[in-house]
Amino acid sequence: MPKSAENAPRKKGKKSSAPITIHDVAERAGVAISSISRVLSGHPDVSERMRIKVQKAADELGYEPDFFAQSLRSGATKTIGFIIRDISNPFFGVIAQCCEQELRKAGYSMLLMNSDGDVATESTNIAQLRRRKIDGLIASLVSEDIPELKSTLEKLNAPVVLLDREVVGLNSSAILANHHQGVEDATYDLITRGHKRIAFISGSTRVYTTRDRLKGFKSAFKKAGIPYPSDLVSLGKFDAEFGESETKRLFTLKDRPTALLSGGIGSTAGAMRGLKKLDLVPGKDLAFVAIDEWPMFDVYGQQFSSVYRDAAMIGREAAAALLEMISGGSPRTIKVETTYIVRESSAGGLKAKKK
Amino acid sequence: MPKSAENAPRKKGKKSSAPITIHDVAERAGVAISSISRVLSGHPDVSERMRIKVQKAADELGYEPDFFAQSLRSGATKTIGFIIRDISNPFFGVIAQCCEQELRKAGYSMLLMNSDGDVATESTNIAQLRRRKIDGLIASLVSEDIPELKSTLEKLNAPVVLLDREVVGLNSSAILANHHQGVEDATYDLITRGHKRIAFISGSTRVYTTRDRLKGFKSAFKKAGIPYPSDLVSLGKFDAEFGESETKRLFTLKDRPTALLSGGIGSTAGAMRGLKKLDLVPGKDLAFVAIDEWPMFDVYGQQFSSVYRDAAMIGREAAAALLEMISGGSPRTIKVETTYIVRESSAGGLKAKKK
DNA sequence: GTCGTTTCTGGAAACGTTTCTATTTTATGC
DNA sequence: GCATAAAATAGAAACGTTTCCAGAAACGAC
Repeated sequence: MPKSAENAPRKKGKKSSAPITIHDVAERAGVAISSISRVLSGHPDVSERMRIKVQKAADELGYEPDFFAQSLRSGATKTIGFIIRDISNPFFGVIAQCCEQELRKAGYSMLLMNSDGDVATESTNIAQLRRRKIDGLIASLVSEDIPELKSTLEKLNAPVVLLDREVVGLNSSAILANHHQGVEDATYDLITRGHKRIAFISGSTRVYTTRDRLKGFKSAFKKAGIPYPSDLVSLGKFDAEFGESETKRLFTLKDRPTALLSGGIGSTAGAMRGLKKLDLVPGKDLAFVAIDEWPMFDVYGQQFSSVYRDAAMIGREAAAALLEMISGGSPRTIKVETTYIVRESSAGGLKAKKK
Repeated sequence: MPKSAENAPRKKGKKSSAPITIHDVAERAGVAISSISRVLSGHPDVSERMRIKVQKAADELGYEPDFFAQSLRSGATKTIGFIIRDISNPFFGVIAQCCEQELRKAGYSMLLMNSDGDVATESTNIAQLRRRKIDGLIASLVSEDIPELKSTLEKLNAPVVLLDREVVGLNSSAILANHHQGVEDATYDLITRGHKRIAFISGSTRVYTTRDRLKGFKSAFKKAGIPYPSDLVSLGKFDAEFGESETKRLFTLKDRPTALLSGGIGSTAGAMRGLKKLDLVPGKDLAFVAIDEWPMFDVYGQQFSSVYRDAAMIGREAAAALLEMISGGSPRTIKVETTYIVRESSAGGLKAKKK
């Protein structure tokens, strides 16, 4: 008798467990599935009567289009990849937070991946994101000159926004901080206070961040007309281990520095550990300026001078630039200012000098 | 002769631009597409000869299965939702970082969403994740007793791991910190030092975190046999604004507290701002214990006593518990210890008391 | 009333997989 | 060498959408 069952592989017994598809809505509204799709995606060629009928059926059933079916067919995934070295770094945390907020407003979701500062992991992550057909990528890359990097990013076939990085020849947007301005101001202030032996610790010169900071460091000395202490410049990694060991090394030199600039949050943390172990107090035994702050720095790091940049703005700008590219805009480079903020730790260090 | 071309609408002209599909591999290997799928997904019923042939063709073409097609068909998305109040909070940052690392190792990607501490945003996020058919969810919820919360989570149809939350009746795993132990130890230490008027600021009692901390706070007074200062307990929100305003209120009371415990990173930041504005110095004008640390606290917060819990471990355990459930394991509750760490700020506050 | 336009709608073909079923091949036991 | 079972393969039907195409209805103009 129920021969129709033969043609209906869709099980009807289950009630709430089987998800509602576009077919169910079509059946309920008594129209074709293509019409459902048209109404729900706001296609112009739809009569008012149809629109109401479909909307009603969809609402009554609580229909939610399947994300994967949509993506498979349309190609758009509404997903943005976000690759960062380490999300536990609170500076990146703020960027991620603000960025995600903006993307979410625009209907996009964020796929978060840590590269752990490792080139191989980074490249695996990018490959993974390609397979996931992301609509765009925001990334703070480990390095700029990795052989396959450019082509790997191009193969993504999606717009890219780089955070504080310059990959030559890559047609991407970038949010670049104007590091040299803040660092120059800070360095020049220290020189004005009488320092000559100023140490500078930061990451590798293979990334824009370090190069631009170094530029500011050097130009301050130039401006002051005194030689720049190349033996006190230590560039390698952004992490705390490097910061600590280099601080220890530099501050046990025979002709030890009287001031220190540390580049980045990790670096600063390491530097402070190192100083503590050497029993040197910032603001007293040496002048100290941290490059980059993190949320609540005003509270936790009250005494520390800094070169500040606005992480929240970086996150927002990155999202904005990416969304713009997704909707057809062309890549652009956005500069973000940095500011030297003077606090107690800018003082100190000079009494130790023999006059 | 090449009649087969008739059946091949697939354009052959394009070279690198058209992505390689399973059909291309099948054609190259001269086998059916189902065989490709079987080989690549490690199906047992495959001959060695076939395996080699397919692998070779796939490698040569650089074939990468389309993620969405796989998910659509198989139902598994290899994607984990991660909902957190605020990723810029470094405590959450560490959890997210470690968690993502573990998930990535197991082949899963993390979809990050901030709820901004807002119930409506949180529920929108969960809905979004449902549409994306995530394989699992790790969440630090805003509150536990939102009317539709339980059913919303159940509708996800995926295993859930809650961070420091208890949703009654929900069949989920949970990573719960043993807050009361650390808080009791800290409070008792303060009492032992002579404090009676100890203030306690934390979030709402609608979440486990606060309830368990309060339990420890109360039990310390009970243990000491002195009455518990209910007028100094302020429970509301975890954010800095609340922490600051409540600190100001409590420390301008007529019979003002001599010690303060602040619950959570945001709260601690607010408390410290408040104290600064009142010109009260922790460790001198009052005894102070921060609940929760963040990365590099040993450096930046050297002087602050704390109730510590291991964020990295929480992240790892959350990932492990979720993966376990995904592969069929049953939900479980994991307890994470907290430790009272005594530093300079535990002293102070008592000289101000009239004897 | 007929003929073009336009507007709307239904049907069906994608999208790129996995998985079910049926069929062919190979192995096994006598 | 034959029947039977087991292993391996091919073919086709999903999965749930969007989008192309063709045809139907509606609308004027003649």
